[in-house]
Amino acid sequence: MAEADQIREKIIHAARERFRHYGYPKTTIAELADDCAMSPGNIYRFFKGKIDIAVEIARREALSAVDVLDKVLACPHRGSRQRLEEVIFADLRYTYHLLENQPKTLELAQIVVNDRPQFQIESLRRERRLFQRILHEGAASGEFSIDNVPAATIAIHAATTKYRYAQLFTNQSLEELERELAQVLTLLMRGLVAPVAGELSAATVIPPEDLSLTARK
Amino acid sequence: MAEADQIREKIIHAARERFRHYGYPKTTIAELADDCAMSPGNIYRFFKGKIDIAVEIARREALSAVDVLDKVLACPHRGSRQRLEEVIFADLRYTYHLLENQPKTLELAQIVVNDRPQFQIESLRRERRLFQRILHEGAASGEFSIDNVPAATIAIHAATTKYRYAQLFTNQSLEELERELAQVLTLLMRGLVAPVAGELSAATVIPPEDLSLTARK
DNA sequence: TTTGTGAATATTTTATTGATTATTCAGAAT
DNA sequence: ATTCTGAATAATCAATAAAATATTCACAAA
Repeated sequence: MAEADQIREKIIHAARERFRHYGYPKTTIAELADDCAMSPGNIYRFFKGKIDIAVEIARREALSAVDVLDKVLACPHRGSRQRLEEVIFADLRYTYHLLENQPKTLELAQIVVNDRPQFQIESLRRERRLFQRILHEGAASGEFSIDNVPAATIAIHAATTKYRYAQLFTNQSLEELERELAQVLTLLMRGLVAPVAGELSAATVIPPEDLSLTARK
Repeated sequence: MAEADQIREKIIHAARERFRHYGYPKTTIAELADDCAMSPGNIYRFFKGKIDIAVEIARREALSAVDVLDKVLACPHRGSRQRLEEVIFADLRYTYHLLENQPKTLELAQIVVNDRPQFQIESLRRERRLFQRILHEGAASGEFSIDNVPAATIAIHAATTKYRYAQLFTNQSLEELERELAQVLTLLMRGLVAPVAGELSAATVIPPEDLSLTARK
């Protein structure tokens, strides 16, 4: 019944606000019930436990992050290499700004992953699928020279690990990270791009940041 | 005076044993003093505080880790590419086994880095210097085609981040990580290796593990 | 029959206190 | 003078008690 779904959404909405503002641990079920004008017990008709509310919110957050990258793919482009590079830069910037502006989102993700390790695995898999689409496309068009697309996808994804939630690894500035990533991509792209008359493929240029994709609030 | 140095070493030795066995937090200054047949107060004539003993031990551990990689460089080799690959594989294996066999070592490192962020920065820098030597060598011999050695070093190092203390990022098996790393290196090497008659450089082969370098005890 | 309540219970978090440990330092030993 | 001690003090940790919170469930309302 759609009625039940609406109530569920109401709970999720209330929880998202409180988690964002006060964090998961400081948010009580009683408060959520209050926000939704219902009793604490009733929450449990819609979610098995408090953590499950967090899981649902994190799941949506992860999906919307992939959506942001997907939008980058929708932009006009000149080739697969450019698409791939722009997605990876967008990933760096999106996750960087997220940690800067919404530290509670990281906290939530860590709590969820701690309880449900599978969550992280699936999030990474979704992201890789996006990468793989681009590689597949580039291989089909002949722009990339790849004999094993899934393996190459995993390699590209692994080699750019540092540029997802970069603040977890380093305290470099975004600008520094961008310059570094450009260097990494220059090397990786020489491994992907089909050679043209024995010439080296060009160095990666840092693409301009599309501020319309930035997570604010 | 060499006398003082000897006492200092005695303290370090006692601390290393206890840290390894019981961990840093469960080791008391009184116990160290006992081990060294001296009073607690006297420890402070040799170290500013308890944490400084840990810093010194971690510093030596980090130096000896680079030494292990250095030994790999001393082995006979057929080229810069092979040297670089073997060092990176050795890094993966060494840090992987370290976390498997000596979890207290990681705990110690985390405690030290938490108090002295500079410690991590310097450890990474030392490792990069090693990489840079190989790249420089390869560029000089013409095997590599690199226009900016320091930048390429940073890129290679960053792209292999996941393969240093890999268990911090994933629960993949060592074998899985090795296969994945080979893929990453295949791509990166195509970015480094000077093209020969327009041909693609070969895929990376996983080098055999040199068990004499493994951290045991 | 479905939706919801709210008091009862189980679990977790927080505060308090006592015990342990790190660090200092006045002075003893060399 | 230099090295070292060990009791005094400051800081931290562990155990416990108290409070808050998550979860359940018998029952009521729709």
